[in-house]
Amino acid sequence: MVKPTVHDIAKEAGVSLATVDRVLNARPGVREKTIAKVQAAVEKIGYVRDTNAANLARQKLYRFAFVLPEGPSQFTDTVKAGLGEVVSSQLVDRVAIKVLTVPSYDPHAVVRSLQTINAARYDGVALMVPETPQIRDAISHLKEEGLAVVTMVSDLPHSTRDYFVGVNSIAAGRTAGLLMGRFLPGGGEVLVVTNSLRSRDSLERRLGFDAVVAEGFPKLSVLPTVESFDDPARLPDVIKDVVKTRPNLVGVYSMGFGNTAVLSALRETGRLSDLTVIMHELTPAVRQALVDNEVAAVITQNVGHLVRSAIRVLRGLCDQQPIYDAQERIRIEIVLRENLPY
Amino acid sequence: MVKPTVHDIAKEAGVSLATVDRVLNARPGVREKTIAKVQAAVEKIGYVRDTNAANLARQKLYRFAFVLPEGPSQFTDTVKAGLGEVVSSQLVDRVAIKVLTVPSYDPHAVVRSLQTINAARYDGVALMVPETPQIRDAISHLKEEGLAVVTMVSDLPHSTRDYFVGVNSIAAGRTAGLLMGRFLPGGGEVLVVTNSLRSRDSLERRLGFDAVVAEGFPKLSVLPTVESFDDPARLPDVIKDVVKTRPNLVGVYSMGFGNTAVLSALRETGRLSDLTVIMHELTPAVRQALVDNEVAAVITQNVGHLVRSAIRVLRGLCDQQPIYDAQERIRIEIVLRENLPY
DNA sequence: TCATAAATGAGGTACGTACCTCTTGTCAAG
DNA sequence: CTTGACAAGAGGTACGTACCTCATTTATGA
Repeated sequence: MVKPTVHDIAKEAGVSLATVDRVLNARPGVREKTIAKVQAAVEKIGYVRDTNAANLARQKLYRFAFVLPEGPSQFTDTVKAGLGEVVSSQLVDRVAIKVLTVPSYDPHAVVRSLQTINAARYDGVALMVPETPQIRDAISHLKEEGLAVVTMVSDLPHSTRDYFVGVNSIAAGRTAGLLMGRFLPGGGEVLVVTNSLRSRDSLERRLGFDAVVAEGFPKLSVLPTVESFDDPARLPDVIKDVVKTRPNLVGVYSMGFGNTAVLSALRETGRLSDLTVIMHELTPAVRQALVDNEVAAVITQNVGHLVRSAIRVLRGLCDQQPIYDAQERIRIEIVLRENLPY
Repeated sequence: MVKPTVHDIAKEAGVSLATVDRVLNARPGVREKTIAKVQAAVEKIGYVRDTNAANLARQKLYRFAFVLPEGPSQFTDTVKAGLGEVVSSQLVDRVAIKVLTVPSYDPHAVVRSLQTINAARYDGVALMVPETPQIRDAISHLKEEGLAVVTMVSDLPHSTRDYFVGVNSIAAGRTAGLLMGRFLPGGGEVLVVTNSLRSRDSLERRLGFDAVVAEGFPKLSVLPTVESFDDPARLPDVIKDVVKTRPNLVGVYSMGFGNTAVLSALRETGRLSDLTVIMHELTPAVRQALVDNEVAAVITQNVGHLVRSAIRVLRGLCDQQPIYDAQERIRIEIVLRENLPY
């Protein structure tokens, strides 16, 4: 009762090894009838391809480019770290990964960077970029070149990308809204801070947040979004102003960019300890704030999963294999002070 | 710049392939100096063992037994499903897994079952069993036979088991306590329900829960634990009684066994919608209750991770390889209505 | 019925590692 | 100077799959 091999299939189906190989690897030159015969044999003896041997034999190298926003973002750093770990730890093998950083606030620069990517040097691309028409065009171009394209974290649904890897931002916003409402049954005003609502995920988070609060927590009123527009220096004054002029402010929802700046601004107002703060993305600064009881909860996604999923999907696309959506779904994680991962 | 192989090490270190092999696989017959030379070469050229080739070459099969509690437990069912998935999906290969179910309430039966496990048929065992002296002895016996032994979900810290795979129950209890406190800033009485405090994880959850409530939420008072002692029929009456006689009851913390019974008992009291309910383990019934807004939050652990981790650890133990604790740490997940995994 | 193309067979090599045997070299104790 | 133990080299086979070439069979259409 050992594990059956291709030889066993050949014997069972009464064909040669070469034919079995052709069927298994979907190569041409086999009659329909013979294909069926081989597949029946596979079913019957329960053959499963030995991926170790297969990977060893097919000395293929997948060359993927990861396009990430540049600049001092702790979240992006985490993603880069995750990528580095994945590559070094051999958890995913036969992949060569090149990280390209682009100034995400400058769509033209992003496009220029995407234009340097071509089929001669890469088999696939993972993108963490904003949503603009130019970038959508650049993605179309990449697809025409024959590259596999996935978007990460923030999607570009109306582009020709093959797949999106990341959490449902609306659900993430809804989760934040639910937590905020549950934490503040007495009601009051909630401030929402983000980098820019031009970024799709921010917008969707806000939508989800508002929807849940409106449905379930009428005592809570959500103030208009404060945007930093990629300039963290802009935030402190606005935040301080809101905190000062709004005595009923009870909560702050920071949607994930410039969390460090948001935190220090809040600290300066001296009212941080009275506020229920919920943030996105578990970066080092946010983690510390959680430990210090400054932040009530963090909504995050596991970057390790994110990165591995992107790689799996890219590989699947290159091999024209089906993608199991269920396996690629990234969880919306809730982190409190007491369940901080080590 | 291709991936270096053992041949490259041999060339770099100026030794033969056989010697490199001896060093890499820690076989005897190599001088200290030579070992150092080879290791230096490995470092220098950045060699990493090709696990595909290694696994292919070493045609070893790991035979593991999983001992799980029998009976109609939704949680156990989930674990079994996870095991089935792992085995079938080839995510972990070269492992043959046999599931043994035991009546966990009968330590003697558990011991008898463990006695059927021997080194001739298995290389390792994963146990999900209660903590009794007899079972500890049985574990010692398994270790003497030379088997790798890991405990899952609930630990037996004073046994000779090699490793524990699961969450820190105290932290899980603390997380539940923190959520309960945050959800109920007005204070009131909280009922705690469990199967039995004889089970180590239940006891620790309770400890963690109480600690956080005492530290941070003085307005909350935790009532004595209600135990079902493996008899779900016992619960309804007690629960109904408490709910009836305690007008200040605001929350219920169910620590993970018989959640279905707890839920239906609470439903019958008609006060479920006024209560903040927190439960452990995301089973189908609990999931539905979450969707229906009957349960506020669920603390759970990813059984997929749990099972894969157990297998990884068992394999590492068989190979006498170091175990990376950080990788094997199971997260304490918080699930609300809005971040339910699909 | 034969030419031609398509389908299949036979047999090989390669991937990188594990593990085996047999041989040669080295060095020190007797 | 031998003996023996140990270190190291040389060279092999095996794992299961991918992919290649070349020969041969079978089917198809004129």
